[in-house]
Amino acid sequence: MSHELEAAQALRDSGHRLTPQRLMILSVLRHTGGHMSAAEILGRVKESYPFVDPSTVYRTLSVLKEMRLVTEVRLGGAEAVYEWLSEDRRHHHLICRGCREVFPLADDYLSALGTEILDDYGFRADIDHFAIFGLCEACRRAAPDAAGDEPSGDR
Amino acid sequence: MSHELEAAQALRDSGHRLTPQRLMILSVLRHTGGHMSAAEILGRVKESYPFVDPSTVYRTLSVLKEMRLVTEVRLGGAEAVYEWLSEDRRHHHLICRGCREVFPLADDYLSALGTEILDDYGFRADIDHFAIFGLCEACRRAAPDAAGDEPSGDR
DNA sequence: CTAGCTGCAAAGCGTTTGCACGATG
DNA sequence: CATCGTGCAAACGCTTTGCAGCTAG
Repeated sequence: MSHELEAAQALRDSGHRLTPQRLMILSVLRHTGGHMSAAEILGRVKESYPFVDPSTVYRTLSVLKEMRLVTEVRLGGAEAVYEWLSEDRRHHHLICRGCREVFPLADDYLSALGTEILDDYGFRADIDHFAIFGLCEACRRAAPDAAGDEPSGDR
Repeated sequence: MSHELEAAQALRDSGHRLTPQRLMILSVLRHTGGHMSAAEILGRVKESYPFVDPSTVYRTLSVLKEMRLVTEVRLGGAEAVYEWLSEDRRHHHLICRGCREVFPLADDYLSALGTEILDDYGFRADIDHFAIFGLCEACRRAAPDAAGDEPSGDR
């Protein structure tokens, strides 16, 4: 599922229609590295077809999410970000509550979890793109008490 | 940090003021099991003090989040839910994209992850209350193609 | 042909913010 | 008494929805 053509075929096969708008959204997602907000996707598509509507982008993203062709993740801001889902670029994120910085996290830390959950619960977890919040080393040292390490209480 | 009195003291110690509103919010969170939305917390507090404002609840929750006295998690709906954070009741959730049902997940599956991340990245991850999306067994069988198991592509 | 998709416009919703007053420590 | 928190009201921004017309298959 690395190429948008395969994705387009998957869309067709699952009973969805292949519209120019969807193809453009697919293409933008496929050829842009990293995270994109719905607004960014909209802007990119508008470069070649200025009549697209935000609602079309959201509706398409919704379909693509369901098909697991793209991931949606909230990195702490108000808006969700989307990313083309490819096995070889799989990664997660550590997001600092202090400085808001986003660090990449290798998939290795979570790759076993999905299997365990499937085995034990019969639940196929979409552990494709996680956002884990916390405090980075620098911020932890800057504020060791208020929001920093464990308080002296019972946890 | 099991009692709201300890939490209140922690608030004081970190330079925040102890207002009646904060004490009431603390109490509601402490004595209600499970998840509560901001609206639910507001409603509960209003039972004894009808003049509280949503903004006060949000502002207080924001402080409590920073101090890691409560967790905030999005279970798929529009609103965030909050929960008193106690070590012994720690748990996570599996949320089915199909039927929207929420299953509890034992903490064991994630308890090691925090330590690994801390050791390798120096990042203290707040793995207190996770929401993991996916497809439950029933929904997986009901829709094996569209949003179900892996498609035949390269992922 | 007809079910599904689009663009438009408007609404929806939880959450945030500015401000003046009041309370805390 | 200086600062921080509150209530009020309004705004905010992302996202969703109803609807009429269009279009893919």
